[in-house]
Amino acid sequence: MSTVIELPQDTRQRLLDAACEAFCEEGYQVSIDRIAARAHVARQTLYNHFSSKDALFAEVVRHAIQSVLVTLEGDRDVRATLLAFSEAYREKILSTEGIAIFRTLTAEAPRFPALAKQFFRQGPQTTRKRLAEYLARAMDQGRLRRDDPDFAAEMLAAMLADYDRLRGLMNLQTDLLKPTKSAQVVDCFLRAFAPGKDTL
Amino acid sequence: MSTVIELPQDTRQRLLDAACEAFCEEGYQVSIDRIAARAHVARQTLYNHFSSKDALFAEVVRHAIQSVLVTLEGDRDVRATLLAFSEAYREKILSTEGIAIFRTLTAEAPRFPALAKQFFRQGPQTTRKRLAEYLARAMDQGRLRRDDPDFAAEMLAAMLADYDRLRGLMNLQTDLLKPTKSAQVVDCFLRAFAPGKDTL
DNA sequence: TGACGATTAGACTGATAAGTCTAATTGTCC
DNA sequence: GGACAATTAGACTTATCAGTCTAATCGTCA
Repeated sequence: MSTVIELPQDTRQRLLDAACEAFCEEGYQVSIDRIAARAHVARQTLYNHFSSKDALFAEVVRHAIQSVLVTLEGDRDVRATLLAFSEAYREKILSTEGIAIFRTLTAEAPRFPALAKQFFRQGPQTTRKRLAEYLARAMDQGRLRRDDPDFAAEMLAAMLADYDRLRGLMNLQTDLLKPTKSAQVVDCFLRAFAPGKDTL
Repeated sequence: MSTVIELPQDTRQRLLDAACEAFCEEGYQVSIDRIAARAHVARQTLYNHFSSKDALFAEVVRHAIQSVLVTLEGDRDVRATLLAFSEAYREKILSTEGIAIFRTLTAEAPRFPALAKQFFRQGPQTTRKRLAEYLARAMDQGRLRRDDPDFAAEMLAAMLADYDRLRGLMNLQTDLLKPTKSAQVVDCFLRAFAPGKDTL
């Protein structure tokens, strides 16, 4: 509605959406023609918006990174907070899209090292940092045993993701999101980081 | 030295080795010609031994699966046993080859579902099962708190691998094998599964 | 020496795909 | 209506690659 840029923006967004779906479903090797068809757009139009397939891919990844981030709400007790985070985290990274993004990026990381680094920083590393900040506060308040909060955050994220993500990556999608898993993991985590005995 | 089969066997093995390296370094999309060149062999020779690129890939993966397995020596105390396992496990799956196999298989899992399933079963699932059997024994002996041994095994493996593997996959190989990490994780695990308090 | 199986180089086919170019078309704004 | 930008279909170029075929070569064994 603003100026001449209205329709182009729309086309560009349709292209990005189509490309994201296509890259997720078929990997980087999906052809430009298929992406264009998916966006109901001519190949040349795609090249009017993105200079190359690589550029399009990079743009898609940059957008997709945002969608895998989870925030922490720290207003309840520690267990409830971690549980809410855990559920949200697992829902994101174990979703079909989350697995697909992970797979595609993993596969192409050697050819797009800068992109992979950016993903790692803005995705997993940011998540870990946010979680660590919360855990550090809880430690300060004596609600968790004092320990390296970065390490603790890493452990929780690992326990929530590792094995189920592997199952998703290997196409064994049966009950990937078992509803009791988050609670099981959080309780395990809390046992390891319960306050009280400072020595092993 | 035995019969006429001597040289062919040699050639086949050279091909498998070359293919494994090539697939690991460049992914499935590496060309047949490059694999043949790497084995110092003509393209036709490769096709004399393997009916297609897919068949060669499958053969390579089946061989590679073996190399990622770790055994447990249960003759010492729990901490020492788990520590030895953890070091060995991390060394395997965080090695350059381990990461490369993981990456390539992850990328191709949608196109080779049977292969992916086999890998998952004979690799991670077998490792988890072995670990779980050991943990179950330790629980029986009262050396660990009674809990679901499969879950416990999953947690330990996850903590040992997840984040560092991700770093490896995203090409951030800086100090991927920090020597103190295994002990840190094992101690964390032992805190969560220490015997004594059966209630949370 | 002669036979035989393994190997070899390289031509060839058929298919796919990235990216360019062109000429026509559409829609909007004035 | 006319200008202008975005879009379109499709031909075209160039390159790559899996897999086949052939005719020559090599090594070993008898």
